[in-house]
Amino acid sequence: MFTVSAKTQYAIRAMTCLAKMEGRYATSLEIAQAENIPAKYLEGIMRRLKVAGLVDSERGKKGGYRMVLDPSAIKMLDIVEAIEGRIKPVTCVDKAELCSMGAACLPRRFWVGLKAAIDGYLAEHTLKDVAEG
Amino acid sequence: MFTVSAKTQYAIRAMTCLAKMEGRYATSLEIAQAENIPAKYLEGIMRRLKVAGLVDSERGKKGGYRMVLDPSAIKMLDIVEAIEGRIKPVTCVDKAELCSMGAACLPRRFWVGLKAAIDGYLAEHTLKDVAEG
DNA sequence: CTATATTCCTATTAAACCGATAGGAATAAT
DNA sequence: ATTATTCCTATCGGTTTAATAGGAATATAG
Ligand code: FES
Ligand code: FES
Repeated sequence: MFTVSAKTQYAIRAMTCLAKMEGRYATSLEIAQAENIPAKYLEGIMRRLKVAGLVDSERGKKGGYRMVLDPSAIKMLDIVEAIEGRIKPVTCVDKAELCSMGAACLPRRFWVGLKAAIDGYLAEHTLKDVAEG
Repeated sequence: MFTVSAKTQYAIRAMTCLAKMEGRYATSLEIAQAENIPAKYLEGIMRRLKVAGLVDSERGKKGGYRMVLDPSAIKMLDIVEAIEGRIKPVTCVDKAELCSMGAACLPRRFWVGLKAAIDGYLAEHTLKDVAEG
């Protein structure tokens, strides 16, 4: 339970890889080979990281992806949310009106608290922390 | 991401329902109707809760399930683990030898910490807390 | 002893999700 | 023009999940 998808694990490995490049471009293929990730699959992942503003990209020859932020400024939560979207232990944490039991839904506070605990942990660790172990 | 399965949510609702019964027996069907859970599906869930020692059961007429512990003594982690087994954000948190990157696996500490954060939250909230909101 | 109500067990189904692949369009350098 | 890359969409096979089905074991009631 609460397993982290391969996609997210790949994203984290790719980001640690890019972090070592200190702003230089690396292609999707290079990262895939360095980190042992299916190349074509990684393409989609890198695109999501870009949409989230965590990396920058350039097309064509000499293109690739590069890190635009300092690894210490990238929260692990940023990476996770870039890939998976907002964390929702149950669908109703965002929309109380979905609660089958109405406004008096008892477990709701519990789930909201769980989300806060997970978000909290992920937000207080940066890519730099993880890349350095 | 980190979504809680329907099975676990059902289990929690069923436990809060039983908690209100103060030790009296309730049948699987009664709980299902009270909590709006597919009856036949709930049977398997109740059985797991029993195996975990969280409830007691009696077969035949007048049978059913009953709470044997004080709700304040039941950690939410107990319920979650009864249904889902140990929480593992990544498979290698339990077995470091599985780490694709060997002993020097950098993200490992991060995942172990995440598990600790989730387990911690779930262990410091009891069924009583949740049942009362 | 029979009928009934329940837990208990196993198998099966339908749908959703996930990891991965395929094929190509757009774009930039050579 | 050729080549190398990001970008986009579709699809496939496998796994998981929610739910159902059917019945064996067991206890109570009459
Ligand atoms: S119904 Fe899920 S928190 Fe209310
Ligand atoms: S390979 Fe997963 S934590 Fe090491």
